[in-house]
Amino acid sequence: MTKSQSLSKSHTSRSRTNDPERTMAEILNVATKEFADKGLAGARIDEIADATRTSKRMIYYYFGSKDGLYVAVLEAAYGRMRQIESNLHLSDLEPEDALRRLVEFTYDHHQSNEQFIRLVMSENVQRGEYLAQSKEIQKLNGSALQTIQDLYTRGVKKGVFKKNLTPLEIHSAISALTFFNVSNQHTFGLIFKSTAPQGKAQTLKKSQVVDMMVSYVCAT
Amino acid sequence: MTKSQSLSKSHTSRSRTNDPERTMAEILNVATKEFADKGLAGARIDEIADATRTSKRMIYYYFGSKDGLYVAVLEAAYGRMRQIESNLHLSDLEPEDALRRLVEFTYDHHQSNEQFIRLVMSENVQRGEYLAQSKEIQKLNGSALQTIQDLYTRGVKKGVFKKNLTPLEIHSAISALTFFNVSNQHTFGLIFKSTAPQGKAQTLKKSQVVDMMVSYVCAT
DNA sequence: TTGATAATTAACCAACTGGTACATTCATCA
DNA sequence: TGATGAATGTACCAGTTGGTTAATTATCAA
Repeated sequence: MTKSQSLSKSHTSRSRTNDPERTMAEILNVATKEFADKGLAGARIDEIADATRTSKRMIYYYFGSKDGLYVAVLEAAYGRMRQIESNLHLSDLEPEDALRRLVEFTYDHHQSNEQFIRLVMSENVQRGEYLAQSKEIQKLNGSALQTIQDLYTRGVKKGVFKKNLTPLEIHSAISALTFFNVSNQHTFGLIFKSTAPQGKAQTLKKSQVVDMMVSYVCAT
Repeated sequence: MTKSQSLSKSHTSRSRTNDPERTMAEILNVATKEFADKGLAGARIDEIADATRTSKRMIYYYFGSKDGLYVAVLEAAYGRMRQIESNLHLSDLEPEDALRRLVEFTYDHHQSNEQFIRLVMSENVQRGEYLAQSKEIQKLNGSALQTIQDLYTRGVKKGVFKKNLTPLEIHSAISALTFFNVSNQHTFGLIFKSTAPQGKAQTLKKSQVVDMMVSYVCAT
């Protein structure tokens, strides 16, 4: 309330600012929260609009429909994800350290991006129907697997990694172990609450996930 | 159209059969499919009613509200789950074999009960808000952990299992590795489809999950 | 300055959706 | 057999919700 205009909401033909980029960005931002919070079916266009400085009409102006907005939200979220992932520098490290680092990073990353995880959950409830509509997203498959491929090949050459694993399999295992803890925390917490007194309802701690992956990938 | 009464829909006071149990069971059955398919917010009471031999009125008569029906569906699904789980006989097997058996069972079980998995996903999207309402379900926490506890203690005593693991941690890891494959199959399949040509989009095969758990739990 | 187009607002709407009122029929037991 | 409560069907409703219509204002190139 510091210096905001005192008549921001009075509607006797106040002056208006056109700022399409800000409008779009704000809609996308609010919609991301809403869809992550309630899922596609549970989210309400009116609530999204109300949480915005602009109106419902603008949502349809820029995104066409509720579904269109949802797809845009998915695209933006996955895009952000890819960008963050690409910032790791694993080629400097020894294979085993690189693996550790990768798992730790993924763990922390999932832990601190619940919003993204909830969007992915929601989209899986819809059977990937909307992600499939996005042409943008189909491109970003390779990068994560390529990183693992490099790391793994180095480890095998060096003799410290088990042979005959696929990058996809390794990635899949890491994802499963780190994703599940966030995605299923609520039902898991409820069912095992009496037996799981440790703080923050975190059942699989980071070091355990790392150990698991290391003991699986490393040669015995 | 074979032998169904030609006036099945004519409403000039046709005879009626009262069968409350069958009515309730059918509602619960259809509702389970619908909620698993669309989630709580996406499911439609009218559609559930239409897929039933009875009417919408009966849903409210027996279950009070949409939420009430949803909770009943959750309870029934979890109940069924517990019953199936309790049918394993692991105490006859050597610890390592018992672990293998448990992981295989859980894997198959999740793989063939997508409906249950989708309900759990949906409930996690709701942050466990409805599962928390069920007093029934809170009871069934112990059994799964007790099974693992027994198995693990035997393994440690025998010297084949690593020390200082908790049953919850083991259960959590097994769940994560088996659940994720089903729950996230769609987004995962979309993003890695070009690189994952194997059939049924199954990224983590059963034997790999078993190996992973064994290599983690067993002493080196 | 002007005129065309892009951005924005406010009011409106038809369809949907969870839920209910009310009348009616079945089952059971005295 | 009759009456009482449980079970059921039909029609209906009010609030919600995604989406739209039409008019208005900003912006900027010519």
